[in-house]
Amino acid sequence: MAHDERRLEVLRAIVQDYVSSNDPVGSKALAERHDLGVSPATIRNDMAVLEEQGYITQPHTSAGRVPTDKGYRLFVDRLSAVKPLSMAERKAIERFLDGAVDLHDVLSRSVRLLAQLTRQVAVVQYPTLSRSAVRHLEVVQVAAARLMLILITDTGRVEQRVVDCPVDVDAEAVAELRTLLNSAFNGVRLIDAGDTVPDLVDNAPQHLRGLVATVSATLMETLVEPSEDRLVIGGTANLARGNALDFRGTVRPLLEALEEQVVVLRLMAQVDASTVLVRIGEENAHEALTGASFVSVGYGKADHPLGGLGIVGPTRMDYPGNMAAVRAVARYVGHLLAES
Amino acid sequence: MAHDERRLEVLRAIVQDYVSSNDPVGSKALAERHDLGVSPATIRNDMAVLEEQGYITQPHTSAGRVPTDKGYRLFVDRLSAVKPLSMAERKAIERFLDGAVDLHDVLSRSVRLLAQLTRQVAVVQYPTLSRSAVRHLEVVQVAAARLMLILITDTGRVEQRVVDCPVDVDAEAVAELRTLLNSAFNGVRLIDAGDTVPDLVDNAPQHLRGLVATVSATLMETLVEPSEDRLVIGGTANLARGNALDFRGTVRPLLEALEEQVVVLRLMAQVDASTVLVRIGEENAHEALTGASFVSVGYGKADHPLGGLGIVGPTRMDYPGNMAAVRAVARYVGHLLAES
DNA sequence: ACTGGCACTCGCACGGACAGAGTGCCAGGC
DNA sequence: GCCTGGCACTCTGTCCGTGCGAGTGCCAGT
Repeated sequence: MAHDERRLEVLRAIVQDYVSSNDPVGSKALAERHDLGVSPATIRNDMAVLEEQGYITQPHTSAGRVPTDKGYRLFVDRLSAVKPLSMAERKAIERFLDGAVDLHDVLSRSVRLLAQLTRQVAVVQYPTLSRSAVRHLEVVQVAAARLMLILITDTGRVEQRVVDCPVDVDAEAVAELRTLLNSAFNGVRLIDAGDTVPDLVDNAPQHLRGLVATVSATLMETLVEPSEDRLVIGGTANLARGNALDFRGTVRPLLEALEEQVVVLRLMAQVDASTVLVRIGEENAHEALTGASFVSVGYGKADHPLGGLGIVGPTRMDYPGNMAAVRAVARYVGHLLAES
Repeated sequence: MAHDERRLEVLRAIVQDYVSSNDPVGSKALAERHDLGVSPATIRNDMAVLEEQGYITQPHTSAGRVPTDKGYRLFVDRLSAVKPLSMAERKAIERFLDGAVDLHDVLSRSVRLLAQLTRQVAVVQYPTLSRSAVRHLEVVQVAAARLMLILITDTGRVEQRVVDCPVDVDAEAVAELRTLLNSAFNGVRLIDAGDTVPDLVDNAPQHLRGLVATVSATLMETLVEPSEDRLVIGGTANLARGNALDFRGTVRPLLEALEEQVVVLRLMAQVDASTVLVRIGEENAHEALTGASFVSVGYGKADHPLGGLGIVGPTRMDYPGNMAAVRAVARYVGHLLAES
């Protein structure tokens, strides 16, 4: 009992030391730096068991031990207390994010902030369109037979599409169209917008029928296609910091995966806003993220997050600190977007 | 005469070989791979002179020669022919950029394309606000005393700002305001918009005076502040490719400078759309770009480029090829934005 | 003016020796 | 029965010396 207890304590000590030193940690150093109340020899026995169970491993015979993915997982699940942010950090978050002028500004400030707090690569997702609602639809005439549709969501996200019409359109029709669209869609969640479109076409006044049909087609693409999820990425310079060996091999595949966006977006799809999601090393299905850990959480309402944000770094990272930072930034972003 | 001639030929050969092999190039290899019509010994003499003049250098005694920044400069200015793009490349550009749905899509596709063509880091600037004109100004009521201003430029760029009003506003006033703003600003270049604002306030009908004044303040910030220039960056994975030694030291400062954006924007400010601008190594004032070269050109009209795009890579790069790629993409982007 | 030959200089890769860290195991103590 | 001190062992990283190869500079000859 007290047995197992201490073994876990040893694991925690190994993780902490390894994270801060980047050197495989040996029994002697452990005994010195932590008050485990036992001698190095005893610790060696515990470490042998931990290795047997797959929580730690030695890079080569006669180097210290290093946590495995499984070891980090246990650490995150059972051994780490939530580390409260320092006052300075809270202040920094406020100072950094206040004064953002628009959505993009909020998100790009957040990404820089996160990168700076965690010294890792930060990733922030734009509010998912499918979970947003229409605040306003604007129609602007660009040319005689060309309109521009502008969608503004309740989170401040703006999407635009150009629509080519088969025939010329007059200004009055544009105005009517605008009123029509707004009364039909105002406040409608984008995920439900698809259902509204057929009604719209049917109920349109005769002389607008054709126009509405054309516009609706484009609108469907914009509103309903789940594609348009975007990411803001920052802090990639942090990848070039420590030993490139932090990641198996090079950072190249990781950078490629980040630029690809798809991989990260898939991960983001799984977050909710109440608990911080941690994926460690091999737990990430995608090959390029093997050797990396991903810490993320949703922002916005707990049950219906608007989007996600998080960080990507080596498995050897400060999980408690990073989890705290990610959560704190997500809360703040959630507030900012809720009130705007 | 024929003397100098050949010496330049030798320099060209050195640059070409070094760029493709990444090994310092020696006299013997040069004689073999190029038909210079003279023996290695003669080439050695030429190289001694070139070194004397500062065009090449040897990393250590008894390695081959490597071009200096000055050597690359001469190569770019006088020794390189414009390399026409292959048919496949032209096709690739079209296929890649057609089908872009909006401005952001055009730019992010461009950046990916450019990164892929040149295998370097690509940078694309959003159309500069100061050189754009107002296509439409939209006012949306977000809350009783809060409006959202949306600016759409002739290049399709959309900017938004939230305005808090001291008193509640009714829907009718919003509509009047919209009309007022659009008739005042439609087609006005943003750089000239500042002059229009005072008139606007003075000429506003009495009951709108206060509202117009409040809104105008924000409008000034949005329209006139030159700040809001944005960049899209891609292909950073290419930095992790070759010898990290391509850049003196590590890629870290370079990545930081890229994320900083300011540095790159300052460089972009100098481009015009008719000639490709090349800055080699030390020619870049900023420290982080020492050891890197920057190839850029403006897109849009020759005399009034909308913005710039380019690539950043090691000084040891394929200048003719990259210059051709950058120019081709810029032309295509220019066309796309002109017609939208 | 160019060429072939030659001596010289270095960087780099290879290999053996060495020191240090860390382990596993075993016998003895609380 | 669990913990501890001691000891032999293993393995890596580093240092140093050597040999090789590439490339140069110079000189005498054509």
